[in-house]
Amino acid sequence: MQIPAPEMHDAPANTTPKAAVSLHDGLVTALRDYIVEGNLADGARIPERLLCDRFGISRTPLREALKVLAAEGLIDLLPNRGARVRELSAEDLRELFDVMGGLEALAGRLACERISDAEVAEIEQTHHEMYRFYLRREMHGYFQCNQAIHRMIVEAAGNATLSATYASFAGRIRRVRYSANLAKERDRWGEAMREHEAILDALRRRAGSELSDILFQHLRNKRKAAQAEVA
Amino acid sequence: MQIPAPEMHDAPANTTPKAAVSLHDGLVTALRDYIVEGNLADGARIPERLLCDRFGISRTPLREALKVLAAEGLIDLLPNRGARVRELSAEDLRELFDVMGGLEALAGRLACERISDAEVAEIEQTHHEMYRFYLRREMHGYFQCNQAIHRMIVEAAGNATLSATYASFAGRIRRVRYSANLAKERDRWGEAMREHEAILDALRRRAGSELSDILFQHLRNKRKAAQAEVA
DNA sequence: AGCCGATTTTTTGCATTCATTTTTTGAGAA
DNA sequence: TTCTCAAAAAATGAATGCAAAAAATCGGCT
Repeated sequence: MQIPAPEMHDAPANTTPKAAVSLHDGLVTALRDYIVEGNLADGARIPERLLCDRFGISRTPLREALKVLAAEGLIDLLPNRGARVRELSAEDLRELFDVMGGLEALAGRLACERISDAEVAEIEQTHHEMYRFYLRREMHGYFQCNQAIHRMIVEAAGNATLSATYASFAGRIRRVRYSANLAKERDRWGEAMREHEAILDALRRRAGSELSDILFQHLRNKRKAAQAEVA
Repeated sequence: MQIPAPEMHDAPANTTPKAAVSLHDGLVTALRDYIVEGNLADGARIPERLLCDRFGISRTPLREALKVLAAEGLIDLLPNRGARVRELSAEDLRELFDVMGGLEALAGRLACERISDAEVAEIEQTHHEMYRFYLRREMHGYFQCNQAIHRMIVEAAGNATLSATYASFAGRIRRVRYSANLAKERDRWGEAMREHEAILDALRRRAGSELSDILFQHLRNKRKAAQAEVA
């Protein structure tokens, strides 16, 4: 008797719109979301049985999913000792932010090579929308626009491999991004806005190398804010 | 990581697999090597049973390994239709080279922040060695040194996450690198040497942003050579 | 003869089972 | 009490078994 379907509660506006083509490819994304959303304690042991019950499947497909997530770096898989949610050390965070910075720098460089005026205009529009949120001190809307702009730049790079890699790393720090909230980010709102102005300016001029530098530095500054938050 | 040779039942001549970090995650690396080395026809269907016999294991661990490799992008996993070695289209190759370029650019930038004089000296030494191979037209030695330099820069970045990501992508294009040989690369030997001079110069001056640009462009040129090869 | 559809065979996906390994529990001694 | 050690319980890693889906084979038809 086959299982009807792993009851995956409809994810709330997940930023990864990857269509789960395969049914148990879907399990991987479901499990990933489950972990990213913080349903599992950090570093705690994850008994397979528990997750099996949770998702209504047997251990075989679950273990396959766990192996994949371990390869992604989201969890640790200790031999004979089960799976644990990977704890992100300060060092891990530093590394992840830098890699994200490198990927965004690349995205900016590539985007300058091929972005259309229409796409630039679209980003500009979102930028202005973000500015309005900034003026009104509306944190949430600002954050949404911010994310959208970065995503648009990555998409404008026209490199599916880059997009996938970027999404993967973004997922890994999303947990931290949410928990260590943006309280500190607030202190550098003005700075961040200026940086975004510079980003847009470089993008308009299709100054790839320059944009690359700006984006990396932008992420560096974000990193500093996030690190200050942790401490 | 040990290679579980095609027969792990009788473990007499098992030359100490050494404290393998994980037991049959070694299977993943073994399978990866098996594929990268081209033992499987491109795009050909891969019956699980065949690989099970080949590696002397049952289907369960094999399928786990396949899922991981599929997540890495090395193979395609069609629902109910088995695994296939992923064929790299020209588009895939373009994307991969650009991502590699972005990662190297990042590595260069980070390396400039923290590399020691001793490490620079080590790279310089390898560079000179490479130059001697270049003068003698010894392709193989040149290539080895080349690879070593790039690897040293990545390591000098001091970012384990970056190193792992870089290694993963390097693995994905290795197959192509081997097949589409460096015949064409020969034509731009002089150019490549000049680029490497510039890389070393920027590294000496710790000019991160500049080195970043040079490395990306360097990979771009490599890409052009590789693409010309395919055609 | 060639093409199409049904039946057989193979293969995949998942559940279940088995053997180790690890963890927990409990009894006894210092 | 607490420490140690052994036995029990549970969890993991891997093999096998079974139902569904694909592929292959064979028989029937135009």
